[in-house]
Amino acid sequence: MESQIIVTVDVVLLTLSEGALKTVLLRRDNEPYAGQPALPGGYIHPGEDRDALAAAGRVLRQKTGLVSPYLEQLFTFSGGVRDPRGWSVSVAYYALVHESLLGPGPRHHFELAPVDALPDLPFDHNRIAAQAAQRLRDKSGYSALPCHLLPPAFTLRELQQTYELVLGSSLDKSVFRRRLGELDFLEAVPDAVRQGKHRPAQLYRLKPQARLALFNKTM
Amino acid sequence: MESQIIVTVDVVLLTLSEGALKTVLLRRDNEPYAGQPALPGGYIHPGEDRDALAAAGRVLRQKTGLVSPYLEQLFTFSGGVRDPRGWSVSVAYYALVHESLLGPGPRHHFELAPVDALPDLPFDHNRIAAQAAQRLRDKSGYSALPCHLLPPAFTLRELQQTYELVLGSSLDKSVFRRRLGELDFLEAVPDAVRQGKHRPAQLYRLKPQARLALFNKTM
DNA sequence: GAAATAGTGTCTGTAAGACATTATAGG
DNA sequence: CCTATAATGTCTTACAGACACTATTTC
Repeated sequence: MESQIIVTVDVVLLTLSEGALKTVLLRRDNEPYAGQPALPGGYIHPGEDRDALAAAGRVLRQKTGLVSPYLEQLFTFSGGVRDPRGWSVSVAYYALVHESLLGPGPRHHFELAPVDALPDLPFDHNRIAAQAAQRLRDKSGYSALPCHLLPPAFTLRELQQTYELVLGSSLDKSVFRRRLGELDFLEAVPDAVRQGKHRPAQLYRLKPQARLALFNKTM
Repeated sequence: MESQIIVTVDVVLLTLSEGALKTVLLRRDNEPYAGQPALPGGYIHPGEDRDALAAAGRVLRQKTGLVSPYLEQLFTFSGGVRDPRGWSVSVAYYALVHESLLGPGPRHHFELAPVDALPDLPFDHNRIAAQAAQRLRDKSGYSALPCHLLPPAFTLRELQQTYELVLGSSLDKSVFRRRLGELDFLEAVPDAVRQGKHRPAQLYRLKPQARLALFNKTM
């Protein structure tokens, strides 16, 4: 029969924690692989979900309690062998949040694992997570994407450190700030500074519409 | 019920013809929208298709007779309103071919329409085609993608003209060739030149493995 | 005022862009 | 030998990268 295809969404929820890129894993409630840690995922509910993006948002909300961070379609994984229940399609998304959104203290329903050293996950979740990390790293090379790994307001130093962690290389402060100035997707938060042990730093936030500013490409 | 979801693939088959980017449209055999021009598409066959990519290749082969040109996943479109039959998921792909692959003379089963002036298409096929064209144009800015719009062997001038058509801007010959030299994804075809009215030009082809060379990005 | 971080300025080498020159074919 | 295209070379300027310097806070 044509339409006995399993249709799900999976979400790779990424954050920076302890200086590394990590992803949220949940212990599965249901078979298959019940009890094992896996990416948050679930069936699309045709009666409830407007589209797959909405389904991903709902799954994330129901399973982790988080509401609509940055959420973007990653890739669609499919085939006859990736799910023991049968031929399946999973529309995968990736989300970026600041660690503080995950709540303080010990995790309740979920755990964080470094994307570069994940345990063996069910289905093709290792592939999905690896591809999400790759996408984030690629896109961070030419866009403002890493901003979404920070809280709503942040200092330029924090932003630079975020880029450095994601890209895995160090950047020159002066060059970095020149770029930001040219692109004009940040605005200073009026009268807001971060206090530290020394000179306070101006806080910045993303400009309202500029959710994904792009840098210059060549050719 | 959860799983009464329609699962299809659609293919945006792009080519350069008469100096413009065009896409292949087919008259639909079946309802809904039977008889109307639309993107090549069809159900996934779980018993037959290894995954959605294979399904896209099969659909393309069965409906246009073309075998495996450049074929890449574009985006997955989904929702309750895009298909009158019900909640649906379409995994969309885009393919690039040289016009000569489409066969000479008047088209038999299909027609070519400019992506920038498409008629009203069924489903959300206008959105899908627009997104495919956008992806090609974006990626052409920093990759070797436009090579796949040419025949297997081509001159540097033809390659430059292809880039110019896709990008919609003119490029400097000297700069263009410097870039190609740095990236090293082309090789000269030995003893092969294109004869014209004047000095013959060396023919080039993609190096075996280098299907998608990337240019430099910043940050 | 010492130390540390924030923020800006200056210099230099490299490479992009614009243009010129040489090379090779046909008429 | 003229013209058209192929292919390569030269020059100038803009900018990336490296580094220095100034500013502002705490202790």
